[in-house]
Amino acid sequence: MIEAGLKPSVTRKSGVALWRQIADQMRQAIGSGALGADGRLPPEFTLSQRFGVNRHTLRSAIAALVQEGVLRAEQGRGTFVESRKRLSYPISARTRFSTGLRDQTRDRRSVLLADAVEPAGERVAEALGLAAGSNVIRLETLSEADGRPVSRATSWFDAKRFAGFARHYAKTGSITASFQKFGIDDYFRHSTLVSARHADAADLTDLKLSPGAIVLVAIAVNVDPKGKPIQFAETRFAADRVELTVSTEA
Amino acid sequence: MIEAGLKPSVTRKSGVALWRQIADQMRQAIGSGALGADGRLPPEFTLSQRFGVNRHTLRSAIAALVQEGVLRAEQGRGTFVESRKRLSYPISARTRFSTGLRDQTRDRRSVLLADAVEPAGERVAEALGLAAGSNVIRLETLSEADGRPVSRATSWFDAKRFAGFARHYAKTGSITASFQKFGIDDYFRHSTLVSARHADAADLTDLKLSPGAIVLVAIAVNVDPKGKPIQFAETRFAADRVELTVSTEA
DNA sequence: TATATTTGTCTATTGTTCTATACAACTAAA
DNA sequence: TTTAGTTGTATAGAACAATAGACAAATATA
Repeated sequence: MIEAGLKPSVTRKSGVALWRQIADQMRQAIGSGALGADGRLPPEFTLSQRFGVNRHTLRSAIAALVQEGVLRAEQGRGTFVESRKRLSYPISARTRFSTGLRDQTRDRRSVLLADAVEPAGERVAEALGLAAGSNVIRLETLSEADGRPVSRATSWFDAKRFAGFARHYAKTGSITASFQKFGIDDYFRHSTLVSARHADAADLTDLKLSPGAIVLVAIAVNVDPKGKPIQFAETRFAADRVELTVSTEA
Repeated sequence: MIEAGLKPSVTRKSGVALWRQIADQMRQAIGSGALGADGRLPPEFTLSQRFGVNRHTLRSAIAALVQEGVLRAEQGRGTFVESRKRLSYPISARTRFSTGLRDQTRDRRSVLLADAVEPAGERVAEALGLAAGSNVIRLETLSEADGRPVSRATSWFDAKRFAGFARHYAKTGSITASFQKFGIDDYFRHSTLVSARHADAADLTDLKLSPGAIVLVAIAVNVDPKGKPIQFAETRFAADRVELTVSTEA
């Protein structure tokens, strides 16, 4: 919410533990400044009464947020806000990872986790405009900003046209730079499908998230200046660290 | 995932009950056609092994989805898919609620839950280009498709320019139609900020979600043909029923 | 230094979730 | 009619979540 002042409420017997519901609400309230605006949280007992639960239950919620790096607890002093601001990731015709975040972070880095050549699945083949079963290159990559994982992507490329793409990417850590090796000086974001879901086990480890965390999923097609698809990608963003900006200027 | 023939994975000790995690994943998989594409689910025992849990745990997940109306179980026969579709909500310069979903649903409806005139908060004032503290109209609306809640929006309008907007909206259930009453025959989506979070208590009830559910949050500014902001809105979409499509054609 | 405030740890009890096993009830097909 | 396959029900124990009360340890302040 925008105006939101903390309106704490939890649901019992819902399949979601109270401490997790509370942790989720607190993370949100902290992000919007409704809680701990002065950098310090109210005492545990006060908060536990506000949420209508036992102090221990509230402590579990705090423990989870400490684990995430959102809070820091100091015995005898209190509990303090550690959190950092959410990054804003722009989606437009000229979407690129590094340039979009240029003004928001000091240090950006992309790492190649794995790569493979494999026959294209139905959906990949269709998106890239290839015959079903054609060979494609699959890249598993992780992007970090200021030392924190931001996104985890799986990309596919035509194996014939872009043979050796993984090698270039491993060296440069940049999709844009790798495309240039193949004579593509410019490319465009054709379409993006945005959804959200709970992070799966693999994303939890790669993005260093805690269970129950949310990922924003962007499924995108990039095309060369002639309009031919050159990259199909599914990117998972840690929803508590990133938001997507869509500019639709005419 | 994309190729996904369902990559089931559950996290233990996460504060989210296994049956709820499984229900969430199954709802998603059903929506994307990765599960029950033929209208029928694999037997409970098979599914329970796929998720690595006891059959009873899986049955709890199915029970939740039956309760939601996603599945229907028949003793001796099997479990069947009742409603499959996930709506795709387009975001572009000409984003409108009803037209975007025209081909995907039979029945669309928007309801005015509440309205008020109030001084603009900092963020609202800035977005609408008004002086801080100017009066604005706030609309709380709920949109449904085929009888199921799809999105829950909070919108703000300049109270001076759009006096009586709520009355028009209550009658027509359409933002577009209401704008026409004020001589605005066309308008454009200027920018959209997309994020995701756990649904808060209010959204849970309005969108009929279960605790721990995810909402896609779109914060948008609409402008008139002259480029002047006329509407600032925060819309929460049920992430298991909706995905957003961003087309960025040049 | 004393006192109040705050976070950290411990033990115990109760309710919910998950597992395990067995069997009943219903359906479809041999 | 028999058999195999499926969903539905029952019971019991193990693991986890939540409550409760008491006290220790650290910090800030009078």
